[in-house]
Amino acid sequence: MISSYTILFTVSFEMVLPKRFYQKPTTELAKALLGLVLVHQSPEGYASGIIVETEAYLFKNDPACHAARGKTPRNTAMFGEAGYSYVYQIYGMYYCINVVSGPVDFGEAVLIRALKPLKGIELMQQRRNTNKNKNLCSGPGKLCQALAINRSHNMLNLRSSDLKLYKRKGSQEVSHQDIVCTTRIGINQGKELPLRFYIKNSEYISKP
DNA sequence: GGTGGGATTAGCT
DNA sequence: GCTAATCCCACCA
Repeated sequence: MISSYTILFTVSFEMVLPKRFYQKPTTELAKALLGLVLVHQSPEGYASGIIVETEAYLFKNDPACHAARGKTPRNTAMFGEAGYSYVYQIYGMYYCINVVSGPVDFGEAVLIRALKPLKGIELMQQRRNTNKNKNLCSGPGKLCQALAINRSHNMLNLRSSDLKLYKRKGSQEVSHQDIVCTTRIGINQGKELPLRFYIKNSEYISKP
């Protein structure tokens, strides 16, 4: 009885977003993802966090975008359907996760840069080998480590996989006034473009 | 509190 | 070969 009640409770408070939500322009999606929850239900357990920082990567006039020079084996996911994941390895040892946006073949995506830890904090502490919650998911490589996201999670449907995005029922869209826009972090080209977004006053964003 | 270098590997040129 | 949408730790102040 208790477990079935729990399942109903959980389902009713996790709202998967429709496909069209992801088909909007990439900079719009980058802002719209703020406040949503990213969750990974893995064999080890459940871990989730609220998205507090994102970056948009555009096909046109954005040399930092992996898709800017056309489709390759690595960036194929960016040319696929909106609402799917694009996960790639960086610096030989870390992973970053993006949410594909726009129409098929558009070649754009949103990098998830930081989460506010929500559930499974103990598991995330083990995976990250720290008990400082502000250091669990405050960077794109960190959050993938905390949620155990790796190359096997590339090109997954984020509406129906063990790795999923959802909106907390009753949660409000983050208001325009609470979103800060800056230039992106950790890139050598396209540094001047204002495509990084984060929730104002969040203690869980990454540091440049 | 701030900085400099090392780890480590797939994918591109 | 070289680079990369990063992170961590040792070391200095």
